[in-house]
Amino acid sequence: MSRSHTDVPDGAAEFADEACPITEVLDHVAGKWSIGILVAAAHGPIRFTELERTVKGISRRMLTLNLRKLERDGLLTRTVHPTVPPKVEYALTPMARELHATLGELVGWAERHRPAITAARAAYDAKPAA
Amino acid sequence: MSRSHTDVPDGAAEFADEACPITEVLDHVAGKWSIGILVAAAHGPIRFTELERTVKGISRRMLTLNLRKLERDGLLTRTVHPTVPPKVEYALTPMARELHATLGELVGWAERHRPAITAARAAYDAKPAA
DNA sequence: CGGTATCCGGTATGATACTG
DNA sequence: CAGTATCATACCGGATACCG
Repeated sequence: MSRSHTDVPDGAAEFADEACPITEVLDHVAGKWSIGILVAAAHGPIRFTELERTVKGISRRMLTLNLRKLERDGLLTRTVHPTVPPKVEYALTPMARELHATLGELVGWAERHRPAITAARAAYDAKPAA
Repeated sequence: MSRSHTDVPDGAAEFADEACPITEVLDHVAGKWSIGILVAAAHGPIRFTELERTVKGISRRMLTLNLRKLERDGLLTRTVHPTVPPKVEYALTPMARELHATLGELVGWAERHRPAITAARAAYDAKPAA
């Protein structure tokens, strides 16, 4: 995204300057699966297959990609146990744990307003031309 | 996100089932431009062109689409002033203002850890095979 | 078990042009 | 000013198959 780093009016603005890099970061946690993975891993180290089952709906491919992305961003640690049946565990980093708390609020907001949002959509769709 | 309305059992589990609706909601604010638009509008009613300039980087098309989506979700109100030069103002709904506060924390987190994330990426990219 | 590789469609986004 | 219409494209993400 990129709201750039150019000028910033005064009103709603100084957002742009700081938002650019911020959004870049946010986009990583804003992905379709990122939050789900983060939450799933919040309870402690979790294995690949576990994640696959927990974040039900995610494909192996997407799980891997997101896991790599989160790992790269320093939100998850990937620990490979050189055992016979491969065992890889993913765990949140301290930084991610902080995020998790904030995410909890976001989720709380979503839960609180889900009915309202659903209603708003219905209303909006009901009178498109009205 | 996840634990919806129940509490999280012990594992990371029944997350999937209940997360669905939550994710659906979150996905709307998690879009590439949603947060930017929301923040830009947080300072008060803002006009289309203003948004176009503030959320710099966004195309007119995406602005419109996101604006509609946010309006449909009941996060933004669209007020058309029947003046000669069309004037349309977008403002946050109370529900969105609440979200804004939470978003602020998310942004705060992003700001606090941006350096760490950047460093993590650099480190990750530096020793891929190491 | 834990991935990686490939094929493929749907959507998000960008660029451009036109309109009320 | 505030969109809408259209076109082309990049990438997301699912399904499937193969590998260490």
